[in-house]
Amino acid sequence: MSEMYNHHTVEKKWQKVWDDEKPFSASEDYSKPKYYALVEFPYPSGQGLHVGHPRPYTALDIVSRKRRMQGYNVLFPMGWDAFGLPTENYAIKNKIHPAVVTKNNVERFKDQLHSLGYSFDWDREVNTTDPEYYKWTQWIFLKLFKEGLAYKKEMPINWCTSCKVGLANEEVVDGKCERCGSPVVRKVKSEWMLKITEYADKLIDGLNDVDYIERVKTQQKNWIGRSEGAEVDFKIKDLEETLTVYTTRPDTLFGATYMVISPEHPLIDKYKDKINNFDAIVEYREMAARKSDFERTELAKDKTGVVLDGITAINPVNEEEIPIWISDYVLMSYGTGAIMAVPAHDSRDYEFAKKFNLPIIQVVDGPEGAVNLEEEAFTEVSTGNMINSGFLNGLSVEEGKEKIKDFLEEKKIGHRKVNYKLRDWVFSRQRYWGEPIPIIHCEKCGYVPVDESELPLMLPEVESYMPTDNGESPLAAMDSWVNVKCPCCGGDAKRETDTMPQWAGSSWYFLRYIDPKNTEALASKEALKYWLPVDWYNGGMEHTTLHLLYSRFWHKFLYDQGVVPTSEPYQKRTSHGMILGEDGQKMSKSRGNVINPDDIVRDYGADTLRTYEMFIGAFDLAASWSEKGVKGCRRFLERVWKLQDILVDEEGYSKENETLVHKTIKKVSSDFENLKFNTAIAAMMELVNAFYKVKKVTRGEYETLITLLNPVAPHITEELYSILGHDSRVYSLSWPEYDEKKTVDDTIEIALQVNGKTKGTLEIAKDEAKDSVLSKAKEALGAKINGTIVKEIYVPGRIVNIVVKPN
RNA sequence: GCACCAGUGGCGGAAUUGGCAGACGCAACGGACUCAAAAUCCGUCGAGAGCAAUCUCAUGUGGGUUCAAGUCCCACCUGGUGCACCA
Repeated sequence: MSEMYNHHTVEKKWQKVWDDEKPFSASEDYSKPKYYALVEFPYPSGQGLHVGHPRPYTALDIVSRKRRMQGYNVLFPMGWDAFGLPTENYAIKNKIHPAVVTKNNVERFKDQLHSLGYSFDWDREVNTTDPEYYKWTQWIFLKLFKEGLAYKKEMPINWCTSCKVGLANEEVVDGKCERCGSPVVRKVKSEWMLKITEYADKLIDGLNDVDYIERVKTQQKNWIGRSEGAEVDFKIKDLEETLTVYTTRPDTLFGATYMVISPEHPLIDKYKDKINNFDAIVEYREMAARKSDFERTELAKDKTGVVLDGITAINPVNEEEIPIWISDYVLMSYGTGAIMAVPAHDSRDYEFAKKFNLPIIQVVDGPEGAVNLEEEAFTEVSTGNMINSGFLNGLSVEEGKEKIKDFLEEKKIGHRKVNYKLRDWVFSRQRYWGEPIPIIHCEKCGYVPVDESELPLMLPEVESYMPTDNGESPLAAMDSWVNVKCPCCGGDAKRETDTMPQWAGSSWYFLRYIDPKNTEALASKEALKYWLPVDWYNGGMEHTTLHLLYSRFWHKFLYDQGVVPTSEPYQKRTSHGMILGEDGQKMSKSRGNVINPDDIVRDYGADTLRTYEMFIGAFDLAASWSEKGVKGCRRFLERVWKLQDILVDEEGYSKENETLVHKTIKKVSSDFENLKFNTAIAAMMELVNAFYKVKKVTRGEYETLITLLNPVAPHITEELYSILGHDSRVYSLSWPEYDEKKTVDDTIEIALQVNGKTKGTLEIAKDEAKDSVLSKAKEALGAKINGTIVKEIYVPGRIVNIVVKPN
């Protein structure tokens, strides 16, 4: 009888071996084929590793281990995205330096990852808070600045009236400050911005060249939201002034019955003495300032607004005088901050017009019954034809759009314009725990970059990490740090005191892994050329529109600068689903449904946890935790362990199970590539069941199983391989091969149907001819074919369907 | 409100992409082993009818396409994730 399976001793033993032998370090031998597998590096929070983390890590650990067995030089690195708000808040509360907090958290995370047996290349660990790392983050920023892609702009921030600090969106709960519960308002502040919009088209087009799951591509495209429309100038009556709007529906210009401008629109202050109800306007604007853009959305059904009394506009195509309203459903941050409202053909304008009794003029006609302007706007464009629109009458919507655009350009009252939903990236944070922005502001010379030779611009020690009373970063209180000489003119100047957002360090970390200790460049050209692009990048769906897009933007910029050799950073992108609590809810302390991975490792072992997380369900969907499921996986590993008791000392595969072994190799190999880890494990369970069924497993069969299972459960499989008498390691073996011919059984069972209803089954030879199958099928069905045969269908190896018409 | 995704036994989930719905696991039930329990092993296991062979109904709801639909189309309901009312 075999010894008991003790996961404690087995896992400790092999983790020690891997630490000593370092079999998972990427090689610098650039003649070998490479494979770069990447998982999103974690934010080392104070809570330690969550059971959600091992899901993507195990998945790509499996891929990496398999690739090594297939002869690739694999880079599978890990690091820390360690700047950020929670660490800073913890530091403020407990009066500990955020760097100390970070160090402790990183140590804890690292121990936990180690206990799970991942094959990370720890020699290449990076940390975004390390000055040797953020030196290069600052270097990239300076490049962006020098290319005109970083600029300053007045932007509204969330402002807590009581704490007197700027807040992240996350810290605003129900319009109130998360810490003190006071109301949060929008306060305008000058912020650093990055012109990601300049790369909008490149970011869309680049998606054609990469292998991302469709969901990710769709979401990125929708987020960038390219639209082709027109800007149109409306004259303001009796004033030398025009109001420019952006519209995707210039064809409906004849139906514009009023205009709406954003409450923040500059026109309002410019002509405040012409506005008779300025008090009401100001009041409305203050109310709007209390809402975030998102809250404005939530109130979509109940439109609010105030008309500008004293100022009206002229519709340029028909010279009609129309009123101008302000409403918070129009945002200053999209288009021009002003719209022409066409209530007949836009649902938001329709709701607004209904509420305030504004005229609704139909200018597009649809098919019989499709248009009911008593109930709703008619927004369909593919079937409509222009009416009530002067020279556009009779045209289709598409033709109307082109003709009116030509008209606008001819008369110089507008022009074609491409717009994007995507907005420029707000890059300033009024925080301590981030990369200092390496810019000096001089009264005479403006914004002057810090010289590259002075990088890294180190984060100075401060006494308090709290932002200052006027909303500046705590760095602003450090006079000795802030006051410098202008690098340009030598006069008195001040350093920028805002820091970068957490997204900065994570936008390029995969480049640093390639050459993490390089002091001359962010990575050597040679190494970049060999390792890029990342072959497979897996991460959370929640990062699709921010992190993933930001890092593609930076990479494309670096490509244009000649720093990196590929235009796209990641060749393949996949996403994993969340792990929910046993109750099907998101795990959270307040719900009390949090599972600590340490407990599972202690009680069941890392191999069991890894197996379970892969078996839990479809990789890209959310799945609920189940302790019972964990036990089932432990039982499976024990059954694998105890196969020792029915081992027969024969090389090769037994007659009984040869086909199944080949089938299993085939299935596991392809499932591992296609994120179908759950069915790969199910296939291995079936194989183990088959061995017990015949009460024997040959040495050849056992070793194949051990090799297939190794990427999922690396410790137990190494131990079993060594028990089988080998001095070598499973990780040094080649990935098992299968023979396609041997994956098919000699006889196949197919289904017999009459009119699509299954009536029985039939055993046929694997290559039996169609005629023979059909005649056997008809014979077997006999009287169940109760009528005249109309049609006979045979899907090879699957099904026979006899279509019958009753007599 | 907008975008994306999902809905299959008591439960987690399979289904080679239009071809025998329910693989694999969990739970439950019956049996073996045991003084007993746990563990382990062997069996049964969508619902309903029938002694039976079999038959009928079943993939959120309602329609449709097809020889054949969990899978494709239309409308709706419910849940999840993200969000910046995108004109």
